[in-house]
Amino acid sequence: MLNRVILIGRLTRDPELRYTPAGVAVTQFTLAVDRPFSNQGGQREADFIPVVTWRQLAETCANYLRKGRLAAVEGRIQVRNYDNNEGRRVYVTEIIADNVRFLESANSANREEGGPATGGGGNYGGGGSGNGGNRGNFGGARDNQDPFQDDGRPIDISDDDLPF
Amino acid sequence: MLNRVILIGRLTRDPELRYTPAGVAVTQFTLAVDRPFSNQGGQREADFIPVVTWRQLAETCANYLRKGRLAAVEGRIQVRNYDNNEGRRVYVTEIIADNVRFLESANSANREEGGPATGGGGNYGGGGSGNGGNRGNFGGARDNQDPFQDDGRPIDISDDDLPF
Amino acid sequence: MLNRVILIGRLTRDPELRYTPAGVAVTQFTLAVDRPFSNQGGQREADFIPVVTWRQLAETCANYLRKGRLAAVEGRIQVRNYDNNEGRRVYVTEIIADNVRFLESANSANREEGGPATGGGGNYGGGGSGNGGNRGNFGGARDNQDPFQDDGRPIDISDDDLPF
Amino acid sequence: MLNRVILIGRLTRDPELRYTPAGVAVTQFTLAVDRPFSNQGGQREADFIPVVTWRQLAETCANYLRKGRLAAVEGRIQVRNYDNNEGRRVYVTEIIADNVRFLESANSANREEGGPATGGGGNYGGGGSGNGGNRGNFGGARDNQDPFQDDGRPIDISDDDLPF
DNA sequence: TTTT
DNA sequence: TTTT
Repeated sequence: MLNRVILIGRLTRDPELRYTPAGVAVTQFTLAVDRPFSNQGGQREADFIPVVTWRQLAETCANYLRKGRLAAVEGRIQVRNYDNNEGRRVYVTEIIADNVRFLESANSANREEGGPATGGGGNYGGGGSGNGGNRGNFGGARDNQDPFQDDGRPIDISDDDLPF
Repeated sequence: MLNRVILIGRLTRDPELRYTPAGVAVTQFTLAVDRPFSNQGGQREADFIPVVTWRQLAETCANYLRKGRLAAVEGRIQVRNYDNNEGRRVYVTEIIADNVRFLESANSANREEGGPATGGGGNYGGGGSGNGGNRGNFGGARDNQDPFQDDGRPIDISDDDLPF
Repeated sequence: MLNRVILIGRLTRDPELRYTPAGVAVTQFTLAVDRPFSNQGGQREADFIPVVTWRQLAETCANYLRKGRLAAVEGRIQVRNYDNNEGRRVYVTEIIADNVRFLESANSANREEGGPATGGGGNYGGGGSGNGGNRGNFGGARDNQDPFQDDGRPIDISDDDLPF
Repeated sequence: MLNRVILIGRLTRDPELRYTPAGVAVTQFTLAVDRPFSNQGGQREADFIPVVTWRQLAETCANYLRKGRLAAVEGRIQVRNYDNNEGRRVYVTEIIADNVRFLESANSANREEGGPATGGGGNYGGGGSGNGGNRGNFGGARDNQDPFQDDGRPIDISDDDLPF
């Protein structure tokens, strides 16, 4: 009925931009969010929280975010589940972001910086990529029970349609 | 660095109150939170989000919350992971709540209501329960790689200490 | 850069629905939000927080909310200011809501209930109402330095255009 | 019943640290938070939102925050009111913060920086300051109807006790 | 000016 | 699998 999340953390890797078969941009990245206390060993741990953005926001995140950068994310928690190929139900929890703030620009973050990051598949080019290799589903999903979803709404695409 | 979640939803089951070997109360329940849109089939889906509370708040939740009741939860996202007995890393995402509001009292919610709900094990009583049966770990965890954690900080307990 | 507020509280009065000269619906109400502690006299105080909604949400709030009802509000803080007729700058702080949840329906809240509540002026009918009476500005504003604002963006209307 | 605010913005001035007569640290500053849209003239406006912190957090804010720095603030909205010396009731809305994150360190923010900022009065030293001058009440309050409050709970102090 |  |  109400579902709101606000996070501030650092990207663990460059964001990955992909496109659905319908051409909708989707970017995934993970935020490392330090916990507000130390563990028994006196060390600060972090939560690694997957974030998904769609459409224009996805393009912008892919263009401006990089590994190590600080970002604020606003969105909602989404829990997907699917049965993996051992017949076990797997739950994937992600933040579907509707607002992302870049808290460090390229010059304020003094790290090695490449050009815009794109996911392996890049812009949708179709082509029967077969079933080998990493098909790039989020959250470690290995199976086609876990298709891309448009803004959280499932979209009906076959495995062959996938751009990765 | 900042990690804040606010949810309003309904409990999918009665809350489960347990105690760590050190006697710390911990209550787990799942909130069903309706999504703010319909899926392609025109149906409203929900996210099922696991919530964990500790200490006094755990006791209060166990006493006042029941299946079907509406509640507001404030807390932070925590992502735990452990390796299951097939050698696969499993991620468990939960809300560690520090504030819970009961939005329906027993009389305003007209459902069948039992007495206070307690988890199978109840107050820690020791007893070598072996390794059979449901050991009650959260998030569908089946294995002892996923011990209880005190307020998110790992606590060092052996399997035999577990009250379930 | 980021501005997010979530409140749960009760309406201190029926909501007031009005229309801008351009016909845009705007509803104002105040939430009483109990503080999470007692004051020195051992009494629970509340904050009285003004909320503004626009367009469709304004209509829905006017239709479904009533004095005493419990509601959850999501939005952003907006601070307006104007100079009153004593030359003093007055600050008005309101929540511009983009999401309102009705946590009590008409039957779960057992209070005297009238029909849909409308502000004094109702649907915009023009008419030179002069300067007598309650001109209905929010936040106690008395002067025309405080015109209605569309979604927070100022709109250019003269005093004579005001429907109240 | 629930009252949560999260802001990211920049300080409009150096923070002001003061002490209550009981020696409790309290720091006030204002965040400029850009609105997520442009006004009719195509310009981005900002909301100027007063923030209050107490105790250890107050000391830390006074030590590490400066004019122009970016900060994230988590807290609750508090609405105080008092009658000014023209017999008019004045409402003061502030964020009582329980969590502040410094999103820019002294070296990442390239601005003129002085030493730690202290409010005019500094550490409470008594001294009959009479009633002349700026007594430093928050939110433009001019009168002693607006005493400091400890964590939002009113504290019983006379005007003469005030350190400013 | 305030809600349960 | 993880960020500063």
